[in-house]
Amino acid sequence: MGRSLFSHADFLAAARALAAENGPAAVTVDAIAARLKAPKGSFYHRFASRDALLGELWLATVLAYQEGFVQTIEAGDGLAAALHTPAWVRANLDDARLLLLYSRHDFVQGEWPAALRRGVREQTERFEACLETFARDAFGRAGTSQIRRATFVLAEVPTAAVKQHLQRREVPPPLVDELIATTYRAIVGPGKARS
Amino acid sequence: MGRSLFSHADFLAAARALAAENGPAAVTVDAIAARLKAPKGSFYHRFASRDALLGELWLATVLAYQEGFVQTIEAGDGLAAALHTPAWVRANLDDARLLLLYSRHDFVQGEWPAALRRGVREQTERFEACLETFARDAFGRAGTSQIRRATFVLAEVPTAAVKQHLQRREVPPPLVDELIATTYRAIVGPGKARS
DNA sequence: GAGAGTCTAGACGTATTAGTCTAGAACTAT
DNA sequence: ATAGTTCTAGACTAATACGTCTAGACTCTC
Repeated sequence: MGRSLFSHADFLAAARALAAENGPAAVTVDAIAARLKAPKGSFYHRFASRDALLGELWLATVLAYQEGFVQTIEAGDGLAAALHTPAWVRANLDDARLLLLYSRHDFVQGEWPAALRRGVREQTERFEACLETFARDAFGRAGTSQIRRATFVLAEVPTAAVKQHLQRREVPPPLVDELIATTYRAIVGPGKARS
Repeated sequence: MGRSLFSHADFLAAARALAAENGPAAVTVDAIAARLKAPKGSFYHRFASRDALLGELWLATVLAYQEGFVQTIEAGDGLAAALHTPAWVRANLDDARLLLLYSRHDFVQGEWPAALRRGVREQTERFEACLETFARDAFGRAGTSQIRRATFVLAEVPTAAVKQHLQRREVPPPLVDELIATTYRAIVGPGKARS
C-alpha cells in the first residue's frame, strides 16, 4: 500500500466544514481538495463520486438527529419528541443548519448511490414507524389523518419554529419551546400520550 | 426599431414555466432561449442578467401571495390571514411551489439587482408591518416576543403545514386548515383579534 | 428613401465543475 | 530486494453555465 495521507474521515470533515460555512452547494470536489491540500485523485480513491460523499454526510447527520427523536417516541413521550428538535438544534447548530435549511436534493444531485440507498430507506422507514407509533398512542389509530396530525405536530411545527433562528445562526430562544408545546397540547390534547 | 419578436413578458413566462417544472435552478438563460426559440442576444436586450429575470419572477410571485395576506390583516382578521396561505396555495399551485419550496437565494444567486432592491425592501417592510399590526391586535403590544408569536402563527405554521403537499404537487387537504386554525386559537386565544 | 436606433441571430470567450488518466512514490508481503 | 498494490499528484477532458460580440435585418422618423 502507498502511504495514506488523507482518510475517508478527513474528506468528510472538510466537506462538513465547507457545508456549514456556505451550504452544500459550496461543497465541490475541488474545494474539499483545496481545503485539505489533497489532490483530487485521492478524493476519488475514497469516494465514488461527489454524490457519494454528500450522501454520506447527509445520512450521518440525519441519523444523528433522528436518534434522540426515536428514543423519545419509543419512551412514549410525544411532547419530548416535539421538543427534541429545538434541543438538538441548540446542541448541534452547524449540523442542524445543514439538515433543516437544505433539502436532501441540495446534497445528492442525481440518483442516490447504491451503497446508501438501503440506509436512506431504513432511515425513512424508521421515521415513519415513529409517526405511526405516535399516531396510535395519541389518536387511537394510525390512519392517514392521524399520521398527518402526527407529522404536523412532531416534525413540521418544530422545524418551522426553529428555522429563522438557524438562518441567523442563532440559538433558538426558549419561546420556541413554548410555541411548540402549546401547539402540541392543542392538537394532541393534554396528557394523551401513553404513560 | 427592429421588430420585437420576444417580449419581456415572454421571457418571464418561459422562466416561470421552467421554474414550475424543475425548480429555479433549471431556469438557465439557455433553457429560456431554447423554449422560446429565441436567441440569447434577445434575452440580454430585455434583462441585464439572469439574476434580474429571476429576481423579477420571485418578487412578482411574492407580491401576488402577499396581497391577500395584507388585506386580511388590515381587515383585522388574523385567523383569515393564517388560512390565507393554504387558500392561496390551492388557487396557485405552481406559484406556491416556487415561493414555498425554494428560498430567495435559489432565485437570485449574487447581489440583488439595484432595480429590484427597493421593491424587495418595500415587500419586506410591508410584511413586517403586518406582523406588528397583528401583534398589537392579538397580544396588546408589538415587542420582540409578540412579533415572534405572530410570525409563528401567521407564517411559519401555515407554510410548514402546506409544504409536504406542495412537494407532491397535491392540493392541501382541508385537514391542513384545521391544523392551522387549531394552532392559531391555541396561541392567540379565541376571538382575540379586533372585531 | 436615408439614417439611426433596436432587435434578431448565434458564434464565441471565460469560468467552473465533475470526473479521468498517467506517472511515480511509498508501503507491504514474500 | 523486489513485485505488487495503493495512494499521491495534478494535468487533462467534457459538460454546462453566464455573458459578450459582431453582423445583419427590421422599423420608425425625418
